[in-house]
Amino acid sequence: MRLSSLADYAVVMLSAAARHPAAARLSATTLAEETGVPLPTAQKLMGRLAAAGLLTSARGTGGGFVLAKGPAEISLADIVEAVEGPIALTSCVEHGRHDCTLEHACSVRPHWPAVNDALRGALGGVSLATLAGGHG
Amino acid sequence: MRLSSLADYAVVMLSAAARHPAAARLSATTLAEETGVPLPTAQKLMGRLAAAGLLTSARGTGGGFVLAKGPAEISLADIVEAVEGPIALTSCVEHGRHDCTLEHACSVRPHWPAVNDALRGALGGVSLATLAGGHG
DNA sequence: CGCAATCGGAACGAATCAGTCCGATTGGAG
DNA sequence: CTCCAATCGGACTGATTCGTTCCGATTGCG
Repeated sequence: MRLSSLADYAVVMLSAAARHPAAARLSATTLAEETGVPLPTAQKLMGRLAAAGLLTSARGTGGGFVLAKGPAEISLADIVEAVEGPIALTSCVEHGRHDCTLEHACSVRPHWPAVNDALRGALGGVSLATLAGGHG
Repeated sequence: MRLSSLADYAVVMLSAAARHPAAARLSATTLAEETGVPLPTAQKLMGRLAAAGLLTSARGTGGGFVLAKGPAEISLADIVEAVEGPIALTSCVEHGRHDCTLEHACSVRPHWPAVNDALRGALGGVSLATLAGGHG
């Protein structure tokens, strides 16, 4: 029940990005220096966040990343899903995945979706704007 | 943001145990057969749950495990913590742990405890009695 | 047209996790 | 009282995933 380091770093980096002017081009190098995250790791993360649609990427000299949406529109759940994949407590909540051999007689399976939604709601209620707010 | 397989199994096994009479002695072998969890893994889990205080263990012939509390008194959070350790999204929420080198200037750190509590609350709201209920 | 800067994907190493096995302890039978 | 069977408890091994690092592809500027 712990967040991966990558997801943790992603939150910190996006929070730092949210403090810059909305349309500013942030390079991975800049954010790495501001946050203290190792540069190669920062590059990997930014790429993954861009692939998820949270950032728009621009290549070449003077390129960089820009937040695709406003800080209030991005939630913790979005960031976590972008880095770690879909939020699914168990494998049986992802439709199409049936690794569990007990599913036909599993009494707890019907309850997982509700728990999963509750957890996702808790993370979805926290916006990037709140996190970037600092004291609080 | 996924539960470990061990924690998943633990929930299934405790749910199965909750369906038995309150004071019945359940051996790891019995529960393993009922749930389909591999026996050695089941043994490891039961031991860990007993160490956490959710079960009381009795050794020797005719021994086994008994729920230390009523099914309504055991929550998902308890089970997860017993198997995976304390629920801490990031390392900086565990007091005494200071692996993060940025903590002094981290703007998101003040917000983690609230998020952590929200998440723990979501898991704490689901009791073992609910999970054992079956259809729901 | 050449160069510098930046993003994107691929390869390596480490840590954790899942699974398995064997020893320690307890209760009952002879 | 002694021996045996049954069960819990901890230690070891293999595999998967995570985290990090490095190198190539692409773009804009001089």
